[in-house]
Amino acid sequence: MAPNDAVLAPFRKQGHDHGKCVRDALTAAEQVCAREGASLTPLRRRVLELVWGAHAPVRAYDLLDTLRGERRRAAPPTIYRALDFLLSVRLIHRIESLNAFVGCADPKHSHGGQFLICDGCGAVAELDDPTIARRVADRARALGFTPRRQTIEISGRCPDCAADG
Amino acid sequence: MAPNDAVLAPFRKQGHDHGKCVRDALTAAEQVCAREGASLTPLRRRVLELVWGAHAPVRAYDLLDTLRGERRRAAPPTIYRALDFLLSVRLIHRIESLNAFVGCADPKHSHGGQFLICDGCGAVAELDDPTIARRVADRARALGFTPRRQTIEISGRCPDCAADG
DNA sequence: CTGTTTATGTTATATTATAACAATCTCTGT
DNA sequence: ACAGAGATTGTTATAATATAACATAAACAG
Repeated sequence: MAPNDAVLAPFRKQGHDHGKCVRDALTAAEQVCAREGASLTPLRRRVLELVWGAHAPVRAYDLLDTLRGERRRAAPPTIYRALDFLLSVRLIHRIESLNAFVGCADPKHSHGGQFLICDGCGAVAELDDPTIARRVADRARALGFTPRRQTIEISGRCPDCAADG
Repeated sequence: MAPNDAVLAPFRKQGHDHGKCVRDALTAAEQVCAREGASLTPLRRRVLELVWGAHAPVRAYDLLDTLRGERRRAAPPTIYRALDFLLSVRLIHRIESLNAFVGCADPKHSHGGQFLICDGCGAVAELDDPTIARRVADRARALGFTPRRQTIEISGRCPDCAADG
């Protein structure tokens, strides 16, 4: 097994500096958008902040509820457009098995991402193990298939929840 | 790369004997249910037949529309319950990235399954490469995570569609 | 044949997502 | 500054996916 540099975002300890995670993510986002000529408007920036705020996958309508507290005219398209933008510049990932969204732990480098999702507490860890990604892609190509996007999501129990039922 | 015994269901050629696929699947389903003491009622059997009928992922409401032609009182719960049953005995898989369902190519053996999904024609191939499954599970366990279920879906272009845009 | 469990019917509603068009903002060239 | 073009957001409506809750009926165990 390769070393753990494949771990982009581990499960977080209870008392980690959450605010710092969010600030770092926003700083990285500014840089990514500047580099790509994408426009990180206040709305988009705020939605990204809300996504990171949870440090777990967040559903679109939960974001919408929060956003409505501060922006009365927010409607579903408001959120979905912001999410679409953030997906397009890869600042967030969509967790297909939850219909929810998480901040991308390493937006500066393109990657598919592999997600460990805890059934107990909802926490998510993001991996990027190139061995897995490559093996999957090789398998696909061996069948004449041209891979474009990988969705790899593992549900189970995080270390903290493994002890419980 | 290991040989192709990891391929449970390849992409199908145009003129393959589709009816035989469906009949074989229903036969296998009878056996699996008999073995597990699960009750494959006419309704559940019919829904499984409809899922296999398409030989591609089918959405719940498409199944419902079809079913309504022959069973007037069918409603969303009718379909969702049948699908839940079929999932529980692993006769079908849910494709998370499409909100759709496909017949399981090898219901007699428990497996997570890896899916190649063509953006062009919607066809799906099902793999079960133990190397991938094991590597993913090992990675998870190395982080103290207890894996329960793997969702691995690769979208791209099947051999027939790769030539096109 | 009777109570219990399993399966299905039925109505209503929750959740997730997009279509379509209007208004506003931003940026560019002049 | 101003006009035009393109991008972003507002607004209303609705589509698509899924489940809750309770009623009825079928299967089957004692």
